Amino acid sequence: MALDQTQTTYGIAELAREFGITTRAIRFYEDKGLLSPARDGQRRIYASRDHVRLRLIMRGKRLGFSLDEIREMIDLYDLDPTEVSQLKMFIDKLQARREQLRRQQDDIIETLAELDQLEDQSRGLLADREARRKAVG
Amino acid sequence: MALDQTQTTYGIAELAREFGITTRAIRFYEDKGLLSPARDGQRRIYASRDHVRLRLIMRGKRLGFSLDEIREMIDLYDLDPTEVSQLKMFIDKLQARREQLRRQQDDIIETLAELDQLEDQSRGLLADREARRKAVG
DNA sequence: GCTAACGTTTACGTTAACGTAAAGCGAGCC
DNA sequence: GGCTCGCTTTACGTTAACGTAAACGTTAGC
Repeated sequence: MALDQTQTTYGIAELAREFGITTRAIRFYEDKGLLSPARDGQRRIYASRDHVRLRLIMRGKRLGFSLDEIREMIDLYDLDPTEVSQLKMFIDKLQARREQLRRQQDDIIETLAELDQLEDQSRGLLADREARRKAVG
Repeated sequence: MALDQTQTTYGIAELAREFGITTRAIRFYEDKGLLSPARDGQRRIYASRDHVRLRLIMRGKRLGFSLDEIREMIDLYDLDPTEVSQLKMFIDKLQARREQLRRQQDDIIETLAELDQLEDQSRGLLADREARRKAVG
């Protein structure tokens, strides 16, 4: 009875396909300290932990964060809380990120509202055109 | 009784101060077709229209859009709807943006939830530390 | 034993979004 | 008239985030 750990591992190409990016990008993220896969000889072997991290990376990118910012956020996830002072700093960072995200939320809401307005206008114009085409044609 | 148009105009340094960016950036946005100020001789003169555009630009940047994307969005605002086919394309573009923004919203909600969880954990740890400090001290 | 398929390192190239420095112009002031 | 202030153009430099190419190793299949 060996250890039945959910032993999911991934090759680099596999991950690349799944996330729709290149292997080059994945290695680049490793260079930047965002990933640290195990090795089998030279080959990189990614565990589910890396898989999770990649998901976080992609999400961060969709939100427009830089890789440095993304690393900061990811590092927040697996931090061992030894020093109290670090814990406080940690909470402060969380707070800052939260505010940034809230601002983004507000920006999105504003933008969506404006897009709605634009769409209403153009749908009106379109309907108008159609009506005239009928009347004339 | 001259025309009492709200004749607000701005110099480039003025705008730079207000938006917290450099004049270099503002000129750069002009190069990229995001702004097109009037001129007094050589000097650039910005009207309230440009002011609005700059606000849109900054909002776009906070959301992580590229200047090209931002220009696309801004151009949506002052488009004259002559061709019906263009109108339809226009609406399609609106739709695409909207979906992108919605995905961002979802990403933000997820992230905020995770940050909340992290903060709860670390506040717990912090309280624990404080308690022990009291008990021992 | 050759050739794909997949992986590796090393290194130079590219694009976006400005920064920075140089050199010059026009208005106001002392 | 000289100086400073604010603005201008021109142009080269920089950073981030990869792309792309070269040259090589290793497992699988025929």
